[in-house]
Amino acid sequence: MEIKPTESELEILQVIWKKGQCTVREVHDELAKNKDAGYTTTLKLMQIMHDKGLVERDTTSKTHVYKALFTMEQAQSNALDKILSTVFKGSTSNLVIQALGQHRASKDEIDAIKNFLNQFDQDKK
Amino acid sequence: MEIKPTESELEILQVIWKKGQCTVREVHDELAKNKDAGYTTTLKLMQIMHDKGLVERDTTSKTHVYKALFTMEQAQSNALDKILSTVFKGSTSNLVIQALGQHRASKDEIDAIKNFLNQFDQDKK
DNA sequence: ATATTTGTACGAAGAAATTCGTAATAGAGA
DNA sequence: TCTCTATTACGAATTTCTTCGTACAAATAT
Repeated sequence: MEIKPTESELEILQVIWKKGQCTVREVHDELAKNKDAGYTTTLKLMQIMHDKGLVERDTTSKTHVYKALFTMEQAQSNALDKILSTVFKGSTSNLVIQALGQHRASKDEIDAIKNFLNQFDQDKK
Repeated sequence: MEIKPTESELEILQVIWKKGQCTVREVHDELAKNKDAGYTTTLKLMQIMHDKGLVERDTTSKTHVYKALFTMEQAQSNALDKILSTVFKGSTSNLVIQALGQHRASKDEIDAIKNFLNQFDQDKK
């Protein structure tokens, strides 16, 4: 199965991932903080996401409860694959260097990455 | 100005970046290797890209020559910003670690990254 | 000179994404 | 019970992306 949420769908998924599960109301209220769209718009999007198989929902009670059918990690992996092939010519190191260069990682972040790299090396040897 | 090429536009831009500048024919022939679309489709897309200000073109001779109006690095930076905010909660280190973990960098790539990190550290001190 | 090839312009159709209005209904509260 | 509110369902309008056919013009070849 292909995981390819649209821009708007990702906004919704972020809220669902954060809370674990959500009603349309919860998602909408969260989105409304930074964006301005009608309630039925959010509802419709979530219904479409359900049609597409991106989320599941519990319709036991009147107010439906939605859950994501894949993890944020899967979405991350997917997003990386996509930009690797479209703008990074498949080069992971380019991507990493670009990410570190442009987006000023903090010292903690750098340390985390170094640790990761060292562990990575050990696994290889 | 916002740089936000679509999927198809990025395919075209890749060819243009690679060659420096391109006619529609050159782009189309390149794309045709892996994809199957009509010549006028490519033409139309490139005209739209021109309308949007993604590319410029020299119309001196009958066959127009297109150039990108931004670099691949800018597109990379943009793509990173986007997925950082949509699926990585803004965490560069998460992104980097995810990229290195899932996409099996080669030893050379790892070394390149280590070098980069070391240099990075020195700059900070 | 005329025919053929190659290129651009442009309109339009189809598909996907986004938005919202309206209707129907279940449940809560008076 | 009756009314009001919150929620879902659904159709439709709008926008953006993608695709292609056709028309016309320029360059090339015969």
